[in-house]
Amino acid sequence: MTVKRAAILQVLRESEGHLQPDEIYRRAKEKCPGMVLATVYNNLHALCEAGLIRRIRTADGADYYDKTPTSHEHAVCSECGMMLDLELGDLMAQFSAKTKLPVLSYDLIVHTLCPTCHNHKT
Amino acid sequence: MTVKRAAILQVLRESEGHLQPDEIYRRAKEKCPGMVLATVYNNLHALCEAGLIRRIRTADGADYYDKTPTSHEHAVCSECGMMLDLELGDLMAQFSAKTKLPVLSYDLIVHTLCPTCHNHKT
DNA sequence: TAATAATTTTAGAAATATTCCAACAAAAAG
DNA sequence: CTTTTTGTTGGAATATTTCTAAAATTATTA
Repeated sequence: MTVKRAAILQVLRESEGHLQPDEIYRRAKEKCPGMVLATVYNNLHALCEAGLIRRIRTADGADYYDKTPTSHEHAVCSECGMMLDLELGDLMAQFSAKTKLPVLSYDLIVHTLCPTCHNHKT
Repeated sequence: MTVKRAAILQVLRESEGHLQPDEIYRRAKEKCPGMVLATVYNNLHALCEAGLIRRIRTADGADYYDKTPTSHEHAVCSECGMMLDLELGDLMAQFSAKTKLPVLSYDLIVHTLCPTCHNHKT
C-alpha cells in the first residue's frame, strides 16, 4: 500500500460511495499533487483485485468505483444519474437452486426514477 | 431502418446472442464492405434507443450487445468469459415492495464458473 | 411530379478513456 | 553494503467513443 494508493482509497472512503475515475483523479490530486490519471486507473485496478473496492458499470455508459466491495444492489435514476445502495437480502439462493452454478459475486443495477425526478416529470 | 443498420441488427440476431462491438464490426463488414466502426457504434446506440437490442457491461470491462432487449439475467464465467442467458422469473417484486421505487429495467450479472472451467480447476 | 425543406444517417476527425511497458524505487536476500 | 527481486509509476501508445459537417433520404408544398 503506497502513498498514492492510500490517497485514492481514502478519496473513495470519504465520498458518498460511488465515484467516476476522473472525479477520483480530481480529488486525489489535491492530496497528492503529483497524481496522474494513469496512476488512478492502475490503483483502482489493484484495489479491485485486492477486494477493497468494487467496480460498477451502468448500461448507459457510466463507470463508477464503489467503496463497498461486497456484492450488493444499486438503483440508478434514469433522469439524473443518482446512484444509491440497496440491500435486498439473499437474492442468490434461487439462482443456485435453478442453475447449480456457483455464485462468485453478482452485480444488480435497477434503473429507476428517484423521487425528485419522478415528481419533476409530472 | 437503413441497410447498414439492418445488417448490424442481423449480425446480432444470427449470433449466439452476445457480441462485443469490434466483433459486430468484423461480421457486419462482410455483409456491407463500406462499414466503418463509428457507424457500428452509432447504430448500436440507435438500436438500443429503439429497444431492439440491449447493452450489457460486465464489471471486468467487457462490453456486449444482446439481441434480446428485455431485462433478463446473465451468468458470466470468470475464467473463460462465456456468457449465457438466464430466466429467473419475477425478481423485481421484492425490490418494489421494499423501496417503493419504479423499476424501469434492470441488469443482473452473476459471476460464476461454467462447468467446463470448474472442472479444469480441479 | 419536381423543387425544396426538414430530418436522418454516415463516416472522417477529434476527443476521451484506458492500458502498456520501460524506467524507477522499495524491499528482501546474500 | 551490494545485488536481486518484486512492485509502482507515469509518459506514450492504443483503443474506444463521440462529434460534426457533409451526404443521403424522406416529407412537404406547389
